[in-house]
Amino acid sequence: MAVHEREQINLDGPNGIDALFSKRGLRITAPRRLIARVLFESGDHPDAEELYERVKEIDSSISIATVYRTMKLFEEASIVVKRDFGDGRARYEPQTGPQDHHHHMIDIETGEVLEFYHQGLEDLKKQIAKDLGFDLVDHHLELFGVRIKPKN
Amino acid sequence: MAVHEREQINLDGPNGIDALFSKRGLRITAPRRLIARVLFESGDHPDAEELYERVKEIDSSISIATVYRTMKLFEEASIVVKRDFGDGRARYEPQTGPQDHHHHMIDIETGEVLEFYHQGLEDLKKQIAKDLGFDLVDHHLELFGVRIKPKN
DNA sequence: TTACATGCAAAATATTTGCGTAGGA
DNA sequence: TCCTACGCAAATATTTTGCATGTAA
Repeated sequence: MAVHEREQINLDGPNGIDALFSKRGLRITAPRRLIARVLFESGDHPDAEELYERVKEIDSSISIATVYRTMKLFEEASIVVKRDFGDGRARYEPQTGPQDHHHHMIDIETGEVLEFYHQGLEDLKKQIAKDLGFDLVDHHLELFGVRIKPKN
Repeated sequence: MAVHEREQINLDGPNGIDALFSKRGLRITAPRRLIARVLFESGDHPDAEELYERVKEIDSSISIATVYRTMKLFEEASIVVKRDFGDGRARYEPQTGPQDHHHHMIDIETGEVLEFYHQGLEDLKKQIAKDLGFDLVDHHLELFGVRIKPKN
């Protein structure tokens, strides 16, 4: 088990954002390009408001309605993943690959979020679902904890 | 691993709701008693609105603000647990015991929710948190899936 | 050209809060 | 009696939507 490092996608070039949009049948527009770029270059999990602030610094004409609409669109196209860390707002992160199903360890003292991946956990969840009579389509796991203090 | 059966608490008598309130230092009021009773007798995961509707049928004078305030109070007193099934509303269920940490398998076609418990999963999550340098305080796991169709 | 995307503001949804009154300890 | 809880309505926070206009294909 290792802390998960988010795969960095090359946003330009032949496998860049425009190509991704085309592949998913999405119309290429300036707002969508910019919103995707800002989110893909973020290393964290911004909510709609935070994403909107970051985007607005580059193009102040973009509205928050477009951010929400674009997130919903990207989610349906499997370009972004919506997360819920229990604070009443949806947060977003790039979806870098279909098998890249990581989870989150949240420090309840600092709010810090670590991403991790654990194959045994993936296998176990699939097995549990199967035992219950289900094919697993999606799953959410968040761990909340406090850092173990090093002994002096 | 087994489907989890929710422990049914005796709401009256010496270990009933009033005793629970006293034990947690909560003032005993008619609205709190009723809201607790209705939630503890529900076998599902009502959101605030649903809980309010059920309570209103018994005492129509109760307001939804009290339902929200009471849920927050009960949550802090570890009497109820707040759940998030990803539909933008908080849902509530009784907390029947400190070690009674079950999870949810959600049928994305029907909305049906199965509760389950799996000791191996509990152990694995604790171990993962420890490996990441954390003491696990809480965790949320929801599985989303579709029923495996029986072969004809 | 034509359908779809966007900005803006209003609406919808979920939850919280101020205030005056009611009620439990 | 006194402090806290309650009901009500207004406020807040988050997300969605109608409509007129702009823009990609």
